[in-house]
Amino acid sequence: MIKRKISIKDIAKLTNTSITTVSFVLNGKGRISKEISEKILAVALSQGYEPNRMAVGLRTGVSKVIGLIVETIGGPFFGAMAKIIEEVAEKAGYGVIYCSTNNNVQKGRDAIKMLKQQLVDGYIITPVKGLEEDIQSLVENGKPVVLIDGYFPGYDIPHVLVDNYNSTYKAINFLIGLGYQNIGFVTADSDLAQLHDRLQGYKDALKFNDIKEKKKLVYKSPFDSENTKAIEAIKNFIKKNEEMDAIFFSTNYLGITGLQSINQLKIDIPADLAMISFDDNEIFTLYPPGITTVKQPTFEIAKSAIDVLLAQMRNDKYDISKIKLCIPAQLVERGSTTQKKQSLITA
Amino acid sequence: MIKRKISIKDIAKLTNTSITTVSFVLNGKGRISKEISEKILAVALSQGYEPNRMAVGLRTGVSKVIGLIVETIGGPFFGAMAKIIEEVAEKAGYGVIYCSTNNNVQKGRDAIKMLKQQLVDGYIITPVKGLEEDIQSLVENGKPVVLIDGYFPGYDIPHVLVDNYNSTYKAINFLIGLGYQNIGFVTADSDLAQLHDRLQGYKDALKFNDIKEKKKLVYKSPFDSENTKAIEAIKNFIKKNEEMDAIFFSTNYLGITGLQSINQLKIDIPADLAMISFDDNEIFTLYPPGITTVKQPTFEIAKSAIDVLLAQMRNDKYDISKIKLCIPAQLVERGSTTQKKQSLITA
DNA sequence: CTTAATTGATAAAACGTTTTATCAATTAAG
DNA sequence: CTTAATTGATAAAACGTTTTATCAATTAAG
Repeated sequence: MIKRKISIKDIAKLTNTSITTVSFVLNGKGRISKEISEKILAVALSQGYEPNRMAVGLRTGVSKVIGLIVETIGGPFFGAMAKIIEEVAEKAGYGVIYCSTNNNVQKGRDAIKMLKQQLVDGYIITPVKGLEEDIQSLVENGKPVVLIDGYFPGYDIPHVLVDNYNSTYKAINFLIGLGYQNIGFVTADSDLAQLHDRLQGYKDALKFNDIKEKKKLVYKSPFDSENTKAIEAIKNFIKKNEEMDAIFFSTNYLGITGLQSINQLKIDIPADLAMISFDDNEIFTLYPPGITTVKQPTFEIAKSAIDVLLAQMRNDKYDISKIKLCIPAQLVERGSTTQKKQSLITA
Repeated sequence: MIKRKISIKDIAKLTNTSITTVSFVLNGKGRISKEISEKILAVALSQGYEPNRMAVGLRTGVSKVIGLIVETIGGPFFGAMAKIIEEVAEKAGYGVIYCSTNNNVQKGRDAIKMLKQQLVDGYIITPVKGLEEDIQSLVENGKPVVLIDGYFPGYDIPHVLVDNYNSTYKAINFLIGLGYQNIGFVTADSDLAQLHDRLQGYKDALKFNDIKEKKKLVYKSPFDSENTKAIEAIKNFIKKNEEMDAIFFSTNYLGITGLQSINQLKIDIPADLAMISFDDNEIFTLYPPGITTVKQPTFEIAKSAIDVLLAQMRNDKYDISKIKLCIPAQLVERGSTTQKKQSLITA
């Protein structure tokens, strides 16, 4: 027995009123006597009335759905974000519809198109290089947009992300403070702004400590190489740099890959090589001796992103385009970064 | 400059036809001359026409959105599923809107209510005990539903999940084959059908090998206990069972927790204790010496679930309520399960 | 007592589609 | 040549809301 959902028209009939009156009462608009209001509310409640979102959407142009575009919905970082965004959105009466880009411009474009078609009210997007104009055009068409985990230098689009530059700077500075002098830096071969900022933090921390930057200590891993190849490449990088006493991985994924490389080379952490990875991960807690990480403030990023988006949707007058949040990361110290043992050959 | 989207009415005006004609052409219905058809299609394309989903939804009652309710959107297992479901759904022109239950009946109920409100066309749901009637009522109202990762014994609701019973049975049998005789079983204290099936697989494998089942070798971890407490509890369980030579963890989460317990007790895997965990996880690959796991066929489960759902949505006549897929898992052997060393005291 | 303002309610239009029923023009059948 | 069938096109209604304009009844003001 499939029962049709009750409509405002049915309520009007049941209460001998008009649909206008019902709509007014349900939305707290117009002037309706207390007596009639209460009658209508009682019937609406007892019949379990729920407005048809399609009809509301058609009439008002508001879908009560937020679009979330992330790199991979499966990844731990984005998963955690998605969870928080979903929670906050739900409280505000919004659903979340999502797509992933896999860091691919075309997939990103498709995702935006799809969300546009579903008429979402606002977007939270992990930017992919090449999507600048597509996103800018959303903003120009008055759609609320917030970028997370990255940004487009030169574009005036609200974003919220970790303070990539300073948190890397501090991590490198921390390694130097422990006595490490030849610090390797493994990053992805991509022109994402956030990765650029991390590299810059590394370089500036070296400079600040009067350590000469060496090209061979920086390795850029191809973006789409398969795991086994990436492991080999990092092994080679480590072998080529015998003097290297510490290594920094600029992403979660690279950190895990690097762990496998180090494992295969039977290098001891931290005696032979100290290590820090960007992005915390359960593996880094468990893997002996524990890997020090730059822990992204996932909760804060997600919370801020959805808050900024909801604020934009509530009030389209307020110029929010200048909202650019950089949230500091936390350095989580574990066994992989202990004071450097003095070399046997003292100076 | 915010430009309104073009509508079928605009196209009618531009081509000097009626909206009926335009609608017919765009949907391939009615009889319209080739000449007019082509004119309309050309204009629609050049103007970038896209039907307004709200209007279509209101008129047809089809939203082209699928609701996905998982335990935690952040978890690795569900993340991977979500990714696949999203991909397949998108190809079929569907968006995915999601919610998580955190294994909580009330949150599950809220999620269903929310999705109902958004008028989704179909549901993929990770069942939570207590949600039986809510889900059954969806089915009775003609909504396509597929359960994943679990099911409701006694209810006729399509579901697809791993073969919990047989895969556990085989894993335990495998341990016994390696010479282990005192096998501990750690599971969650929950009445989810899938956990019950795993426990049954354990018991039946013991029975098949004429090993007496001992109550004290089974530990049920409270469902919502915090991590540190859970670690301690498992430590106690291990200490209390000195004779235990192998241990099976019935969920991913418990496996990781158990790894921490074992780590803290400085017990050697597999010399002192062999180990298998249900659910594969990156940690189990990396953590020395590698942990043997019962790997869920994530891809197959997700693919089957979305396929079954789409099939239901395409054709509501076909009685699909009998679709109950049990997909075999794969035993991934790693260093944690080697042949048992003979005890020094030979019999 | 007359006029103006307020209160309480509603009719009707509109959002952008799909679909049924209708109809004129053309073609086929007898 | 007349009647029936087919072809090609459209008007109008409907989905379930929101919102504007309108209006009668009541109350307030002068």
